[in-house]
Amino acid sequence: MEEDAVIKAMSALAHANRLRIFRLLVVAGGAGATPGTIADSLALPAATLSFHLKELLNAGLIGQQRQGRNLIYRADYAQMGALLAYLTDNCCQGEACDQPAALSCQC
Amino acid sequence: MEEDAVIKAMSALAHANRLRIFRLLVVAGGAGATPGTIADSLALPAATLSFHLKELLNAGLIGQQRQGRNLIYRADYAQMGALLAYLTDNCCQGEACDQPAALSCQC
DNA sequence: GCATTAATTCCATAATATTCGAAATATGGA
DNA sequence: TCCATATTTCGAATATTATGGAATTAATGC
Repeated sequence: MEEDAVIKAMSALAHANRLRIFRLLVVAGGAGATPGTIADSLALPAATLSFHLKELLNAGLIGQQRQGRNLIYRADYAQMGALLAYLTDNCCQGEACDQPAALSCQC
Repeated sequence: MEEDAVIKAMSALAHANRLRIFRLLVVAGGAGATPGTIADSLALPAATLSFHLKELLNAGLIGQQRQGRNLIYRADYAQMGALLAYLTDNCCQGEACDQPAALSCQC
């Protein structure tokens, strides 16, 4: 993952509304969610939600698929994994370090 | 980790200079680094570097320790791990998901 | 074609973050 | 005490980002 992409992804997640949207999609899994249901869950005006979904999309953290009148958004787990990996890459100059990463999931 | 703390941490990492500073400290490991050497490595004016170090400190991602005339900054690996864990927590509603996290280190 | 539902784009306003020179503070040694 | 080195704080200009109502685009069925 390139530095630019990492910064885009971090910026995308550095906002309460977007973090909540992303977490909602991470928890939702393969089924994803539509803007309508997300707006209901998080009590966001449609225009505001749309702005944030575009940011997350642009950052590559989520994907979009049309299904009739609805759009379905889904978390991009590969991108999330790449982001996490970037932070720890080359940690401690490769020396052994033994604090557990404590990831609750292997998505 | 609380949502507020996650947002602070993400905001801190959502900037090229801070991401570079943090990565430098992650790679440096327990030895850490002083503002002087960081400024040299990244070609940053002292005032600018200081501003960013304060942000990272405030976000809990790094620690500070005085040693004579120098300050030593170090990555906080526990906080980094907690941040990574927050993103994946409750992923896919707990269903099995098998894409590897691809973390290169267990700090 | 027209009405209906779903979602996005436009736009003006408001709020927040970034930069870095110059001045201030802290430490240790002569 | 006084000087040199290390680092931070101040401050003011600049740039970026977020909000949400109203208008617009897209898809479906009658």
